[in-house]
Amino acid sequence: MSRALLTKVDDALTMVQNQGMAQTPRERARLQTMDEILLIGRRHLAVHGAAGLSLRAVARDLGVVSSAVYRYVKSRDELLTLLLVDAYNSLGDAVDAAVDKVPEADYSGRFRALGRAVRTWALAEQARYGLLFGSPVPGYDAPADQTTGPGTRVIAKLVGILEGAYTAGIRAGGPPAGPAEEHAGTEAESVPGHLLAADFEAIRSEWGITADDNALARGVLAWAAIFGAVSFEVFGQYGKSTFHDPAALFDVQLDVLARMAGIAGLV
Amino acid sequence: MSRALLTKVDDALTMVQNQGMAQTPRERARLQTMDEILLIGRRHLAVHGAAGLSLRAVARDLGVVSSAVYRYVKSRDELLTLLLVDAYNSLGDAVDAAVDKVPEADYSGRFRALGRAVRTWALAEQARYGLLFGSPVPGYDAPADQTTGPGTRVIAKLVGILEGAYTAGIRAGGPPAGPAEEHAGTEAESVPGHLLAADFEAIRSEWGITADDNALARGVLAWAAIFGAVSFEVFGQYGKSTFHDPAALFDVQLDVLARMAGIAGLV
DNA sequence: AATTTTAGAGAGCACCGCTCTCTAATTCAC
DNA sequence: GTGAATTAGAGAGCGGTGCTCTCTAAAATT
Repeated sequence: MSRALLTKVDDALTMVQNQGMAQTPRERARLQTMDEILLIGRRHLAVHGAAGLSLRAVARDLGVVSSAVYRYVKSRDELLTLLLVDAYNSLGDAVDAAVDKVPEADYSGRFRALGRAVRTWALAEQARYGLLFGSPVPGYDAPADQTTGPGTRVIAKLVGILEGAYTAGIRAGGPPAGPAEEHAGTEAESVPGHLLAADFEAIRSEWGITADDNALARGVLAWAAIFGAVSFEVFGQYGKSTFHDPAALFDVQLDVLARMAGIAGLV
Repeated sequence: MSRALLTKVDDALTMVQNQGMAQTPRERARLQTMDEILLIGRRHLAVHGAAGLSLRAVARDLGVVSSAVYRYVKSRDELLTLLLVDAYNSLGDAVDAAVDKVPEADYSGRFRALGRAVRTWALAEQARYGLLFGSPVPGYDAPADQTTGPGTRVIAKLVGILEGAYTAGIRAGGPPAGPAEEHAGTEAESVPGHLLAADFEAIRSEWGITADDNALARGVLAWAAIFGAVSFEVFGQYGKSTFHDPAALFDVQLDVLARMAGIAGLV
């Protein structure tokens, strides 16, 4: 899916979404203007990046004087928050759709689908991806009450996959299962540190899951690694001509990660 | 090491660096002003972030009218490039120092030292880290001729560690060494795809190394995973109160990565 | 000593976020 | 239907930004 196509899908979704309940003509007009602002904002974000998002430019595109947009949006930061939530949901939708196409018992398949969906979305929506996972916009911190929900959709999906594999009895490789000569002795593979163990316990109770510390640690690492690899590609850390088939590289990385995280059940 | 301390070390280094060859008094003054601009820029970067870096503010701090700084720096982007190179070298110095403290044959120890050094530097220099590994500043792309050198110091160090472990005969876990029942059959563990194989071959010849495709793929993944984990922590993706001892979490992740990348020789 | 180079000042241009006031249109209450 | 209240938008203005241009004064060169 191309960048343009993905954005168009989002636009259509936004339109349909907000057009539902329309009472008075004024409210209808307001919602429509609101949608248009979001749409223009999305376009500006894609072209000029988060730091280059300008309310004045949005106003120009809207065909309105700059102060008028403040009737709809309190500040530039509020527009940024709207676009942030919007982007999180767009990514979440893409990931959900991709993962749900794979049978529930095919954990590694679902894991790979998740990873590929993240990468595809990120490459198609580089500026939005940068807004979500890049350097934080200086002087702006997202209001947690609005962003944590949409912002945790991907990790929630990943947790579901990991927990599914865990309860199915699939375990990560590593020292217990790996070559013995490299890990003789008293090494404690189970996660060390009281604080960390407590944190994992809190995660288990919060998410209602049973995966042990080792599985959780590897899951968190897989999560971070996926976004690390995607960020490297999107943000250009690999250099211009190092990898000519980054999709293939990413697939290999997903394979390794699936085994590392202990979800290589069905292959 | 605290943030302030690290920056102070950098400042001192810059001073010493550029103070060396001083011919005429005018040149001496010019170098000194240049240093001061870099120093102020670094401070502004730390406080206001890359997008908030303002030449006018630098001029104010320098005690000079805004147009005057253009005698020293062609544009805001050029100052950004200077700070970019500066930051890459600061990170490179930190990593080199940390890794070189560990015996050359202790590959996993050196790997862990590299990871910890990256994380420590990133946490101490969040804005500079964001400049290097966050979303690209919109409308600015770094001139490759100035930045690729300093920008590849960390991966160069990592390549050295990986190749050392490889030539020492240490191999990654995974299907050949891992549990057999999960990977029966005809799976090709060696990296698939002609393009990817060619890229790895190019990497071998460019870096003068011998590690096979599997080792290279895992090395690249380890590289991306380290920065993914650090970015998650620095950019706040984990949330505020999920992990109370992130250093311990990161150490566990480094352990897993070291085994994944096949450098768990001496433990 | 005369000339050239250079650092800095200052004004100005177009942009930015945001606030304030004013006008005109729409909606609501009666 | 008419008067009151609400609302959308216009416009001016504040202080900030990057950057260019011209001018002055000091320093270095000849």
